[in-house]
Amino acid sequence: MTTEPKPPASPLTERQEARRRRILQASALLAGRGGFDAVQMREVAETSNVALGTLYRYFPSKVHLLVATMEDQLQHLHETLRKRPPSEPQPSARVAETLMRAFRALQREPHLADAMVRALTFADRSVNHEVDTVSRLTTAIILDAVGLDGPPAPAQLSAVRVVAHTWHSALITWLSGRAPTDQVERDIRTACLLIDVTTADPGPGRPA
Amino acid sequence: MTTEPKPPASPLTERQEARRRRILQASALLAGRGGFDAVQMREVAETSNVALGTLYRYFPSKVHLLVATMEDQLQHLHETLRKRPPSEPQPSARVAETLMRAFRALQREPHLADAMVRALTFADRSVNHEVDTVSRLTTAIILDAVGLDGPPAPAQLSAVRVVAHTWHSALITWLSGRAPTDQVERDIRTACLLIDVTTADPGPGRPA
DNA sequence: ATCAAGTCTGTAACTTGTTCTAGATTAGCG
DNA sequence: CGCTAATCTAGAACAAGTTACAGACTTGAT
Repeated sequence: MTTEPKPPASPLTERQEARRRRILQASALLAGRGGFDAVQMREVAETSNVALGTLYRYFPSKVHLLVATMEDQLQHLHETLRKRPPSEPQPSARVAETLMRAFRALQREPHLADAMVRALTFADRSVNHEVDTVSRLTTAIILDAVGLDGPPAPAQLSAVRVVAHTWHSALITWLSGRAPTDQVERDIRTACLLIDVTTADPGPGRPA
Repeated sequence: MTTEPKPPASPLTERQEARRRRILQASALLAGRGGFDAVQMREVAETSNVALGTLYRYFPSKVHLLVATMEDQLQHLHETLRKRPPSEPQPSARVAETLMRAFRALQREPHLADAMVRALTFADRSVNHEVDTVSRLTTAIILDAVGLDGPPAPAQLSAVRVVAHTWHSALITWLSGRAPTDQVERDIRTACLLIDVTTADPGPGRPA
């Protein structure tokens, strides 16, 4: 519980890097097939040609594995977005557009999305470090879309967090089929309004 | 998977009602001790003096059980709030105050909160019906706080959903210790701003 | 009171995440 | 090369959710 081997912080050898990559690949593959439940540790181990014990040395639990998978995917997304940033004039519209792109990407792999998001929200304290990383990545992506000049004000950070919260939670309701895609889109756009509110107006008051 | 016995829809006998109650009580008790992990089905069964098989007849999975527990607790909250509704003038302030009260209640039983919220977000499609019920309850509580005259407009419903999303997701980050209480409070208040925005303003989202 | 159907109990079995262990392999180093 | 520590493998073992089943108990209708 307290002191784990962890994915060795010391630089990985080539073979180790390759193993890690194979594991993440297998994880994404299986998740893509059947979501969270389809990612079975024994099968991940087999698919990536690694012993079960080794899998657990690299990722100390199924949730760790799936959160790491999410980190991996978000990294890709972040790079893609850097290359073709949204062009809308309003900050809120840029954020909304960014999230819509992400949403469309996820719609192509709903099972994978399911596995990653469920793992993320189910994670307990032992995964805090990894979840924080994902959280920072998400925040960075949104902040990029806002496109501020200086450092963000507290109210802006709060708005960004609300957008991220809405993003995760709305995604979950969509993934379990309790909300249609257009409701998810509407809710995300609604949350994005806060970006403008807090960007234009320092305090809570009647917006123009 | 498709057609199960389920908690008998036909009216329960007295003994059955009592069993159901004992089970929910045991669930809340154990959850209050150690959160999600501490709610072990064998132990719930023992504590409520019911055979394991019976427990599963009443609640077809651990998640079903915990979501039902949440429904139970929310019902209490709803009644309490009806008796002493928030008195602030601004709708957003009333919603914020309502959620702050709920937050304080949860802070008194963080483990129970953990179990319920984790179950809720981890629930898959097989629990949709129950999750929907909880979702409607949450929406109703927030709408009560808004205190509308007529039926809510789509934009208002969207705002309410964003508030609910933020509520759940922020709660999770707080429960796993990744956000301090005051950040949760700030974020909830931020989300509540949308209540005013959409109450004053017909709403953006989609053109008309 | 009696019978049939449905429910409950106790218990074992099965599934999948996780841990443990003994022996092979590998990496780094003299 | 030859040694030592770390890593990896295969497989057993364990834990908790879930399912299965045989027999006892209730219930409701006759």
